[in-house]
Amino acid sequence: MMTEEQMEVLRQQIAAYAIISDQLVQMHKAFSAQHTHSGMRQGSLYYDPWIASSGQKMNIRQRWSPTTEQLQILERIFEEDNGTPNNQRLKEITTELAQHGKISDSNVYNWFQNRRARLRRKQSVPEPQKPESETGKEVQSLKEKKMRPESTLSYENSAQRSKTIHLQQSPEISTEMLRLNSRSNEANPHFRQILI
Amino acid sequence: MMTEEQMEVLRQQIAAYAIISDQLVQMHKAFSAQHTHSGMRQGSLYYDPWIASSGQKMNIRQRWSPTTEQLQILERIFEEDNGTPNNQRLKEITTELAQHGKISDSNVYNWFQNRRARLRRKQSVPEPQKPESETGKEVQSLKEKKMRPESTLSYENSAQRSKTIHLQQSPEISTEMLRLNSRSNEANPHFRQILI
DNA sequence: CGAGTATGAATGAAGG
DNA sequence: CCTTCATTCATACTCG
Repeated sequence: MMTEEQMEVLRQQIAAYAIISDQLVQMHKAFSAQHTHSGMRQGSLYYDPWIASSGQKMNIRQRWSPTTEQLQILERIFEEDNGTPNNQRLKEITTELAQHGKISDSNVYNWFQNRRARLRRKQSVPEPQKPESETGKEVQSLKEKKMRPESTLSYENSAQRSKTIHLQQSPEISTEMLRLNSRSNEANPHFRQILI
Repeated sequence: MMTEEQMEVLRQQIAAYAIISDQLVQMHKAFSAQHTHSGMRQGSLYYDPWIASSGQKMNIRQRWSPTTEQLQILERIFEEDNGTPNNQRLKEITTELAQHGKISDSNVYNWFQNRRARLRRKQSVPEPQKPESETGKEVQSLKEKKMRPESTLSYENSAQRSKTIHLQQSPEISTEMLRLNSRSNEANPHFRQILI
């Protein structure tokens, strides 16, 4: 297992990489923004058909996807608040995120819902330390799904620690990297539905 | 302390970011190496001028792949149980499969998830209509897709293929990055999964 | 070797 | 909250 110290290091490392890649994506977006005209780019990276001339077309993309900024903010809030936002809070968050792209509160709601659920799922499997010693011992029956080891969390509260990493990364990154792909390329978080 | 699962999550995150960052660096190098290139082919997805000629490289990002035995077992179970394994069952299966190779329950979980999904898709679309206009950016108004019919037509039209990058990362990271993660090198598992 | 396909994994959303 | 689905991404694998 790891020491708390090592954990901390890992966290920092992640944060560092996260920031870097985020900047990368930012650059990508900036770059693509100033090139929306020239040449055809056969819808690969991001096609933006939603600005379709015919009024309000914007279809095709049906599922919301957070922009990088939004994701960042969401993650931050998730850590800070460390819990389910109530309606009030939810709307605040939505409002804030709306500045960075189209979004609705149900998106935010779902996001938190999923975020929590998946975190829980991951951490709810205390894996035995010796992988191959014997297979039979792995009892671990959580079958009593009624009982959720809610109190067993450790990841979250350790993450609550200050995340100030203060790093500034290299400003000079070529435009080449802009081709870097990632989900975050979805500079266009378009959605369609509203639900409720 | 952390569970093995949590560790796994961390590893995944690190690996993910590490890859992106690596690519970033690689691209940067490639770019600065021959920057005289003026005609930007912004449309084209990518190309990979950075062939890692270096011999050794850490194998980041290896994805699990079932061995033959595992696959057989999985298929058998899939038929027999004919449904979604609950957590209990999932662990049993994982345990069994672990005898034939490295595996984690999330692998199993995903496998069933995908298996079901793909089976479903196959069934619901017996005859896929082929996209005749290859370049046509057909609108394909699926507005009615809003409601979820049991027969979700979703054929694999090859448009919107991935904007892949396909590159192998190299072990070394730019000096910028070294600054960032310098103190964690020893503890750093750059691995998403360390199987094989 | 490079394009196309199979498939493991991630994630937004729906329903209960 | 929990489970499951649909969809998409990324990668390994295969074939021309």
